[in-house]
Amino acid sequence: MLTKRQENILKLIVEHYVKLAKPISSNSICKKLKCSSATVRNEMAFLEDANLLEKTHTSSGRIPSEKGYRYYVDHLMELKKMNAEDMLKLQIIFHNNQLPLTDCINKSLQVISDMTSYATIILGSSSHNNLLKQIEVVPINDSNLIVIIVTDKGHVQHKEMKLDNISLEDIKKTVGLINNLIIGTPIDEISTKLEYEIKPIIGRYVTEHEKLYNAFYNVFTDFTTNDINVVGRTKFLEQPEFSSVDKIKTIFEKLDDENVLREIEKDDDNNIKIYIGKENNIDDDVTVIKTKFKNGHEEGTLAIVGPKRMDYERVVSMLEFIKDQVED
Amino acid sequence: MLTKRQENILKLIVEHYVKLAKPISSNSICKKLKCSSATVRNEMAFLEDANLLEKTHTSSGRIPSEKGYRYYVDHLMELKKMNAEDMLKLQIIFHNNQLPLTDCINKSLQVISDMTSYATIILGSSSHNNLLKQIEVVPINDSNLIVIIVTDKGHVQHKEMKLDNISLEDIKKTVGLINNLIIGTPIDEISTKLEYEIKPIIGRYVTEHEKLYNAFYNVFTDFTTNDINVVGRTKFLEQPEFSSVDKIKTIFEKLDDENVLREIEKDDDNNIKIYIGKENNIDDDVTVIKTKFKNGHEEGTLAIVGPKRMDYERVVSMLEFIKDQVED
DNA sequence: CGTTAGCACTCGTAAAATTATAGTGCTAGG
DNA sequence: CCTAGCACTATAATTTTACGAGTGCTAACG
Repeated sequence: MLTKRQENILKLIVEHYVKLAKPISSNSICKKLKCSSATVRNEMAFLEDANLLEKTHTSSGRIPSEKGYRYYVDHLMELKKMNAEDMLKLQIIFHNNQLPLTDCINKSLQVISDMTSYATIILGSSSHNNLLKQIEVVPINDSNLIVIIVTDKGHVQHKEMKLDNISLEDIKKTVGLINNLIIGTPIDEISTKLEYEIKPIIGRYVTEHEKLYNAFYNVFTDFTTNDINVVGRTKFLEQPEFSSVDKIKTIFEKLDDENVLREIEKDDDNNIKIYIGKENNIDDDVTVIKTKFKNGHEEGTLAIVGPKRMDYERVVSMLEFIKDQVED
Repeated sequence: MLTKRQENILKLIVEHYVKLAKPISSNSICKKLKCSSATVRNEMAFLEDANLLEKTHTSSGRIPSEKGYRYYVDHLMELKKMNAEDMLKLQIIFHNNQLPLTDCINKSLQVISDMTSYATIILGSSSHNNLLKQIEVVPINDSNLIVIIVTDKGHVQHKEMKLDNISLEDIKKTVGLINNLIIGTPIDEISTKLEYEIKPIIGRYVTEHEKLYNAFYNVFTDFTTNDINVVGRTKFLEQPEFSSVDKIKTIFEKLDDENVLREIEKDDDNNIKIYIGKENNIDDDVTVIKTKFKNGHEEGTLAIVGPKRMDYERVVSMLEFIKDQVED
């Protein structure tokens, strides 16, 4: 259990370190507290024993440990309102009611990335549990046409299809059949449904059924949900803790890896959650702050990724604001 | 004018440097030539006077200058066939005829990036001179619908539209009007045509015409052609010339800047073109090799971006292969 | 006359030595 | 319990030294 003063010192150290990225000395702390540097040193030694602080070398100042950040986040951080400037910039985006929600979200995360110098991630709701809403087919020329698939939650995906020597009529018949028979099917189940329910029927009504069936089968199995957006990767290059090219490389590779990013949305908690260092799967030296949002048919996950030495209060207040705006 | 031997030495130096990224000594060259290191040194001095070579310091070996690369590319490079391994990997992609062209291109540039450790860029044909082919509207729920726009060249774009208190019937009427009146209009001219030709007519037939008109107007003016794909940015992190975080940052910022990338496709030449260092607008330390491709309704630009110290022969042969595959 | 052996010279890199300094830990006295 | 004071330590910055890779030039050679 920490005393009030110990908590105070920890808080000051975290906040100092967030700003300066340099080990904090007892001297710089004692100025803000009415006690001597020696006293602070004693307390620091205590906090280090409790694994809340670390030294970079024997005679250096202290930096927060992972556990230290955790303690800060859990007990010391104050959840205040956003500062006026941040507020202004974000409000503008949402108060322009013309924009559809997705655009607002994208824009605001872009803005947040620019303001904070952290990277942001937007994970659209994975469409795997979406239901098929409608299929449209637009012929482009003699041998190519565009198949457009729309889901009940508004996801749209299109795919080019190559169809030599197949009459437009046959295609339209097939689309008609699909629209009649498998609307409302979950995206994931379409392939099987296509095979067992549609294939036999197409055979009866359509002449070139083999080719056509294959073409549509491909269209659906390729239904990837490419709705991940990582904004401001380059911001990492501005942070002193990522000044080594190797470090940058490992982080960028994670940010390019869909599987890693999808992991972020696995947690079902709807509140804002913070994953510090080893708690996330991107890198031991970063923190991920995420929240889910849900609004009518739109849902997804927002995340901000930066150094562990992150301005937690600011980021949390921003995420909270956006979540609130989106959800009403 | 260079002698045969001078050209030989320049060629060897470029190719050596491409492999090793270290200044080349007279010794390492004379082994491959039947003459002494002193002779090579004399020739090197000559090539340096001609601004084809540079020294990193007074007593270092030589590296090619920008002009040196240019000379190599213009006069010394041999345009041979791809090596067997490269060939194999790329052929697989194109010989699977099932895949639509765009997928083949994307995949092959991904593969090239992995094989060469350079970044690749795919610039889809800017859709600005496409013609409107068709509009589809899919209602998602009471207040939202998806507008899908398809152009004659197969570009698809969709946009969510928020429409409270407007009947589906009115929407369908409007879409009908648009489909009847402005099909075939170049994308760029749609906004004006919408204003002067459609607006008055909608007014006559549709009750909530003001709101509806505005909604559609927004959809069209936002028609951005987001068909730029940069693959393998992180490959830069593997190249020794980009070991400084600052350098990386400036390059990544350029690669994220649509305007910079669009510049690449401005050149109308259909052949493979090489822009070394200052000749391109990405960075003095990179080379861009690009080609346009055209195939029926698909067209665009492919580019490979890497250090000036690039394996020119290999990259050119790969690009040539892809261009050929795409164009038939 | 082009080529080459030989040698002095240069510069960069790496390791070792030096200095300065910012910070700690601990002790002893208030 | 707090704090002044001092010995101690690691780093960072600078200098020193040593070495080697590579050049340029000269003079001799075929």
